[in-house]
Amino acid sequence: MSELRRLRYFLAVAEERNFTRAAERLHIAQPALSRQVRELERELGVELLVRTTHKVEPTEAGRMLLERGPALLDAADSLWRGVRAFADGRMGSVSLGYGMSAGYETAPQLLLAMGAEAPGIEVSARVMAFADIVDSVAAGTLDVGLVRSALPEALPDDVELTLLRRERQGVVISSEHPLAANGADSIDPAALDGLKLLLHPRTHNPGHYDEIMEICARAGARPEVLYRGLDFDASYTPVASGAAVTMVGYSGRIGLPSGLLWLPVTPAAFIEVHLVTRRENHSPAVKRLLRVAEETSRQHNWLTGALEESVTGVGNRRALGLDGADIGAIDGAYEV
Amino acid sequence: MSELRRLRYFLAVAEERNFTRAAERLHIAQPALSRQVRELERELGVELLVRTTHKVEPTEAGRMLLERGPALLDAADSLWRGVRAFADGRMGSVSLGYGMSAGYETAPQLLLAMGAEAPGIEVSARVMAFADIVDSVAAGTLDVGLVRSALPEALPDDVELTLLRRERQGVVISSEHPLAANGADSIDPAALDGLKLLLHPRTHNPGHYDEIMEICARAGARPEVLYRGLDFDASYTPVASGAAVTMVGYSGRIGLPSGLLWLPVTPAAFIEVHLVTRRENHSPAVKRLLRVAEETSRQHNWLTGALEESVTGVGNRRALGLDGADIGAIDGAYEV
DNA sequence: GTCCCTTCATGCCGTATCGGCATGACCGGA
DNA sequence: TCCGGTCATGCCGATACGGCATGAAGGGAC
Repeated sequence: MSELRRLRYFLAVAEERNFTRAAERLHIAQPALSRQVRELERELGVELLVRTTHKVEPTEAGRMLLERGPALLDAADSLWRGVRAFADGRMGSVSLGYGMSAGYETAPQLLLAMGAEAPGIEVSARVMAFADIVDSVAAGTLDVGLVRSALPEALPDDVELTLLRRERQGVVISSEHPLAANGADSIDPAALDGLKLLLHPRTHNPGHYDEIMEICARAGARPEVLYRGLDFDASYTPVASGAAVTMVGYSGRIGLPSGLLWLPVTPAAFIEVHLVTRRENHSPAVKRLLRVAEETSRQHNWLTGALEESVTGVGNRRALGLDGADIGAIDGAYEV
Repeated sequence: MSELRRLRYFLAVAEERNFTRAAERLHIAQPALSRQVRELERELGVELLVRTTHKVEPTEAGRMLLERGPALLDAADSLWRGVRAFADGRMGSVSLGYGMSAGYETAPQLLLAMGAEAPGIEVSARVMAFADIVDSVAAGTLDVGLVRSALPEALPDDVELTLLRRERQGVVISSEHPLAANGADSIDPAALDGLKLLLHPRTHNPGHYDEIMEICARAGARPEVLYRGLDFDASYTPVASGAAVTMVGYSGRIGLPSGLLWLPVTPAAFIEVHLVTRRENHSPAVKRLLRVAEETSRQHNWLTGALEESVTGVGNRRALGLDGADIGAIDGAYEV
């Protein structure tokens, strides 16, 4: 039942073997200390110190307390420090959900940055479908989502979007395809007219579907849409055979099967990637992740898109922005 | 810096997820609890609970505190319990010193009783010379001593004697010795006149030396004293050869080398065994040992000496009081 | 939408606890 | 014997604590 102040006081006296010096160490007056220690003895019903006018000696019980007491104070201190660490976001846990498309570059970079900036925070990341991400965030079972082409007006009121990346779109196409012939380093979306275009069903992420179609429409192209499942890699089969093409963001260049090329769409077209969070009650760990995400976005020019604007070439690593610093930490194969 | 009451209060609220119920559990009013938890948050600088009018949810820091807090309270409780255990003599340590003579029965029985009655107390026992025992107790480096024939007037003022045992004296003699012939089951000290009697030098324990000599003198005997060292067993050599006899207490019958007999002196003569302690400042563990010693003395009739009075026979286990209960726990060999 | 009930927060007050100051009691050493 | 050092005690003001009355807010029933 007793509190820790009394224990601290006793320990000071027992260590100093002197009330006066202990009182100075504790910055209180000696009589106050004398009474507090006496009070501790009274409430424990135990004699802890044998006092003579010139000597203070701990009893056996006192020596036991002197040995084990500091550990308790340390444990208490450690607990308060731990609480503060959770409170200011140095420690904690965050759940992060994202689609396949973010799994090649955006999410890995964010996780890397979290590992470097906030090693005490455990980020449990999982790949989820667009609708699941939004619903889970709204329901509170997911802290942060990473989505493409989310429209604020199509989302529940209590979720919030934070723009993380504007991503140059490009066409994934077989290197044998006529449009990729002659070392072409970009593709005019007008050229997609009548071609088979591989996309997720519109219901999966209507905003994203509409944006892709808008890019084509702006150029006057009306491709024939083929639907594919969520399994990204397996869906490349029709592309590899040359029967179809697909359109993905700049980060989709990573991990392309051999024989496929990513050629940027020209004039440049961008699709936005957002962080999805609940509007309020962000835990310190979530706030920390949001700060780290903002920093990561800035460092990689994800918002200005300047680096991606300049993407023009095929078969030219530098032109693709695939210098060592950018790609080094990402373990992916690609064809240039 | 913070104290434990606040932690207890917070844990109650966090567990109940409800201030009102937690307040009931803690037997305080809800507003007081509300304020204490708020105060804990203020002094930690951490939000621990998210309150709405109908729900109380811990934050991440709060959950961390909820997980690790109870361990701290348990540690504190365990510490207070431990202190009390030392204070009331359930735990602790005592140093006990005794001479060879007490090492055969008196000390072992006391240690056995301590092991049974106060298993938490560590008794560090060692065989010491009489003078060392008294000096160490007086100096405070030994808690309890066990001595024969101590005279209060010959001791320092600050040590105290407690009578533990009145021990029937007997003669240790070769079974080939004329005095042991014809199945004699006791010896009249008068018969010791002119015999060689093996004793420690008088300086070793003057009181004991004088008492032995007094027993002889009362019977008109004047034995010739041979001095022996403190090594009890080795000193038996002259006794085994029949060249000398010695006189020891009843407990000296245990561990006699083969071919030696212990024959009680008749008429019965007794020598007292005392506990030596400092007069004051007994630790709870010492007090506990003194209580256990008193109880042991009572159980074995060490003070009434009734059992030893009836000792008359040689070669008769029952007559020697060596029934199983008495001897079972003592690992000694003896000749009957 | 309105009312009501539940729940937590706030204001105010009496009491207990705590710490400071002045002083007393005791002991060892010069 | 006196003096210095040490711990204990008495008294007082400040702070902390808990209780009571009451307010504010949100969910549920109708």
